[in-house]
Amino acid sequence: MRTAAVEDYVKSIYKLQTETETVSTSALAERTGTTAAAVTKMLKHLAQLNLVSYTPYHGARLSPMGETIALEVIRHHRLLELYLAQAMGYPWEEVDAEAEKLEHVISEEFEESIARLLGFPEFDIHGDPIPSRDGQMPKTATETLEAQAVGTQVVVRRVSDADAALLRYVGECGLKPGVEVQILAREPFGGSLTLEIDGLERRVSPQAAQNVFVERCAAQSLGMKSAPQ
Amino acid sequence: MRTAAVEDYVKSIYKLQTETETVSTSALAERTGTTAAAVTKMLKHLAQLNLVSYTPYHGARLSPMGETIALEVIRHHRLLELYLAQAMGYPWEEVDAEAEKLEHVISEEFEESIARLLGFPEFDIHGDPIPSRDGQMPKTATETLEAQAVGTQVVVRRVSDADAALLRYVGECGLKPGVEVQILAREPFGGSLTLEIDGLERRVSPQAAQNVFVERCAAQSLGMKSAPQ
DNA sequence: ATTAATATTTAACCGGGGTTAAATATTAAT
DNA sequence: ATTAATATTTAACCCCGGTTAAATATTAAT
Repeated sequence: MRTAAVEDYVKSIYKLQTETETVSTSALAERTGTTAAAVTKMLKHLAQLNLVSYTPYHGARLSPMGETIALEVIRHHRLLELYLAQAMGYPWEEVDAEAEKLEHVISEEFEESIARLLGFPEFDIHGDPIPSRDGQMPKTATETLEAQAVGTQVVVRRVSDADAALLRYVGECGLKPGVEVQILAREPFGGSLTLEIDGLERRVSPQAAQNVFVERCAAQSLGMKSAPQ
Repeated sequence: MRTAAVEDYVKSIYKLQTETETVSTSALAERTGTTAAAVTKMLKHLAQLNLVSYTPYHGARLSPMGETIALEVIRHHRLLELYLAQAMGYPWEEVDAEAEKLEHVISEEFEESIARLLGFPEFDIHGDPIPSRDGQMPKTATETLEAQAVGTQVVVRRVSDADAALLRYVGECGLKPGVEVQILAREPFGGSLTLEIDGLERRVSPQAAQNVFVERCAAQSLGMKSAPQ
């Protein structure tokens, strides 16, 4: 049976798989907020359903079927996040929790409706890529704002939604996908960055900057518009 | 725990309570599509949670707490139905099934959002009353279209959503809440009714007419606009 | 008032998803 | 290579929501 729990595990495995070849029991337990024992049992169950290949003591990987389901659930989740923010006025740090519950119950029709209403978007409100209905995942930026050299001109592409409080802070700083940013200065030893956002000078913590992913503007990265101090 | 199952039972009891003083095990079993044994167990559980008063062999009634929960769930359901139809373009015979799943997972915030977007409506897409946040249920029409005398002028107020196929048919006849209808003729022995809807002559089955609830237009019910044949 | 029909409850079971505690593998360290 | 630390699995248990089959109440009928 494709229960909400099964979908959640599959989604978690999908995400952990991007970091490690094989997903360990403990990593899954931590991510799902359950115990290792519960994970072991579920992995056996998922293997039974042909959603993962599982070697006891050596972790699991999604099967093609498992991956398909993961992408469907992630598509639901991210479309919902965007819809909640765009159509219903949710603040972007709250959409994740609501989408987490809705993703398991909406029909294909509902998914299609909101996708249409949103104009078949490729990225959600945080800039996370929305898999297409046939499972294609749009490319997304991987360089952090924190890693940028002083003087660089970048566009924000994505903000990690892992921590709602941080997300809120980052949003208040004006660091949202699509926003252009110039790195004006960096305090040494892990200090904050000084940025120019929308013509205004802004200071952001390095932790925040580590959770903001950007794309460099080729044209501006060499010849800067206004020289940094 | 307030699970989806608990909410569904409470909602079912609420609806059955309007027809009979006390809700029997078998009536609930039929409505929830389960067995009498499952119902007995759940009734004990609900009594434990103080959501019903339950006398073995003599049925159950909602407690004040149970009624509150029932009204909350019904409010979710009907707001969702209206939202799905109005904002998302669902056909009105499909909204029930989708709302059935969503009603258990949306947050108070979600509820408030769609209520606001819909302009704090009092009736859903079928004309069913939406309980207010403090549990007030708007009054609704109880006379059926079928029961109306020839020559009567009425306004459709509500259409039973019990049968999706029938609902679809009724909708195609143009019998939607707010529509004005004049009863032109009635075939004897349970035959169909001839109506004037929107200036057009329409014939509807008696079964359909029994599922349409109307309000008589006081002004027109005596002096008719155009005489029936 | 007794019997028959019907409704309801109880008992034993199952699957899903979780827990803790104990047993067992694996990995790291000496 | 053996030991110690750590990760994983197994076992026994819990709750939830359902099932079927048997036992028991209630209601209807004679």
